[in-house]
Amino acid sequence: MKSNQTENNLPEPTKAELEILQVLWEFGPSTVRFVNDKLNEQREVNYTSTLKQMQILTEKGILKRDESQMKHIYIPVEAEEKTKDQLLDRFVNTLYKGSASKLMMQLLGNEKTSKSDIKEIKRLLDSMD
Amino acid sequence: MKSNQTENNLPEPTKAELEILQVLWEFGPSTVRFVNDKLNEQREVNYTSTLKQMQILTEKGILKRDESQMKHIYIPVEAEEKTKDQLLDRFVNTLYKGSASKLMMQLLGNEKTSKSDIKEIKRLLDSMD
DNA sequence: CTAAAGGTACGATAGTTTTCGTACGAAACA
DNA sequence: TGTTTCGTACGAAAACTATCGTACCTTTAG
Repeated sequence: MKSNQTENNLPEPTKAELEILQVLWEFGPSTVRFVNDKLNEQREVNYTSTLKQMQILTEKGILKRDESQMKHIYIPVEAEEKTKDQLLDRFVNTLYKGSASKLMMQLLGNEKTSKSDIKEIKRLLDSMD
Repeated sequence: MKSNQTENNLPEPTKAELEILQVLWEFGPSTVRFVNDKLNEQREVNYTSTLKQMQILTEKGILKRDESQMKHIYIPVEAEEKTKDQLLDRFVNTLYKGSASKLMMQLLGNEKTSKSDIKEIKRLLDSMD
């Protein structure tokens, strides 16, 4: 058996799980119905599939839920930023041997990064010291 | 059947596949034996497992190979930077709605990003215009 | 010439993730 | 009150990924 845990001791979310987290991050605590509707704006998913995923997410401790009503309300256990930090960390370690600046350079060399993005970043950097 | 293709029309590499790509990126075109030895410096993998993965990678069009010798030489079809660009793109789109500056900010707010990283980035930005 | 070493091919198994069907309870409503 | 609608629970199939055993071919050493 593999454990696949982050430093935080929470298993890292899979792809499908991440989709669900995004909805919860964007819209706050929600019912399965709501999340499923949101997902279906992008692709077809069966309601029970989403339900199952959210139950699994809860088993894993990534979500918790309020069961006081019949319509359970699901809530991410960790804050969006924290989870993203972990994923980002993993990403940097995997692809850039942990060098944030390497990743940055890749990003800056990428035509997808807009002028306004770059200005924004400069401003941020200047305000850092 | 799902296709899971990048904009480049190449399927995205899985985790185990990425490990192999990293070796090829670092050391250049290599035999299975060489790649397998490198992998085994980090974790135990059976030779035929690595072979199989590299064959799959070839089927997928991510690697090509020179079969003129008995010891086949495997070569990444796309350059390291290009592949990483795609993965990075995916990552940014998935987690940051495509905003590079959001990702940067996350990275900068992360204690993992060192002072020297930040200096490096500033220098890069200044030299950009 | 033969055995051993080392290569590829590939099916099968195991493990993981994703999806869905079915069961069944609670609420809404005609 | 019965039936339809909407919810949860959950097993199991389907899809994808990873690992390995076995077969078999080529090269090399003796």
